[in-house]
Amino acid sequence: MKYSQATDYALHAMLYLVAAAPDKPVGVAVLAEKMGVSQTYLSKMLTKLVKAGLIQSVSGANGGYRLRRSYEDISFLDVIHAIEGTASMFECSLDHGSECLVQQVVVEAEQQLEQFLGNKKIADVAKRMKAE
Amino acid sequence: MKYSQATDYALHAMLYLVAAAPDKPVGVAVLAEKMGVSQTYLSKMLTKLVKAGLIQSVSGANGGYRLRRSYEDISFLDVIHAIEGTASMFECSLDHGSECLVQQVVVEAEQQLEQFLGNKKIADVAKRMKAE
DNA sequence: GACAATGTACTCGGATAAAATCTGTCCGAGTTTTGAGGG
DNA sequence: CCCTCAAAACTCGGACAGATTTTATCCGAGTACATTGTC
Repeated sequence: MKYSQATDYALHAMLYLVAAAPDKPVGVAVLAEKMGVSQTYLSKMLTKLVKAGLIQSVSGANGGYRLRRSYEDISFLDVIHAIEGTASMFECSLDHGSECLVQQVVVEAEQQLEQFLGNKKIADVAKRMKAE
Repeated sequence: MKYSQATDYALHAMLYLVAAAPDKPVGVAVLAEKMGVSQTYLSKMLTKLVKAGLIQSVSGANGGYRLRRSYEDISFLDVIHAIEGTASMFECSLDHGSECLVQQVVVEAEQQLEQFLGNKKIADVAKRMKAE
């Protein structure tokens, strides 16, 4: 069980957007070069972030991707959910009468994890990055 | 990001072993039928559990899989690690000077998750299962 | 009745393969800015 | 100077493809117990 590289890319892209320019749109080409990653693949991740409502896309010349107004509230969990989906990380495939104890334990663990990641804001980490 | 079905199978198999027979070996066929799962695939998971030292295999007639002595200490995390491996769930693929803030956050979250799952013992859940 | 040979019930582990997912590329279509040309 | 039209710079999104992982299946080999057969 691993987070995909796509999540990695998306988190870093968000971090860059928050740290760099809250208002001016940044093109995929710039982001991709900054991160050393393929443009076309990165754009897929950004599209997902747009659909999740975390950023906005500005088309046309001088276009690119821009943060939405409420960017300060965006958490790691938001980005992860946008990329990986919101499905539970555990789904019991057996049919032992409605309730599965194994599932209960793992889901409880997952909720704890999500609470932690939901409290970690991208903006906070970005500030720490600037300070260094 | 999801735990694989293999983990699901392994956890349930362990639960069954703990709940049923601490001393007598249980054959794959019995376990597989109990869980409604292919024998051959399940045996692969059990092999991993053996290699991880969580259970023992007894070959020959009346053979099967049996718990090791210290079965009361086995946690969910032990089983998960045996099946999924112990690699971190996040590995930053960028090369921005040794330390990655994104990675730090996610790894911290992971450690919390592992602590939770490490404290959940299979035996405890098995008892709850019997009680119902 | 004892002991060896054979059969049977198991696990073990490698080879194989179908299906899903991840990662990435390519390209055409739409959209906005920039720039050039003609009146 | 102004308006129009074309070019350029972007994102958007679908189609495609290679690599990897997951989820299996099959089968031969090895091992322990049970049974049979022979002396």
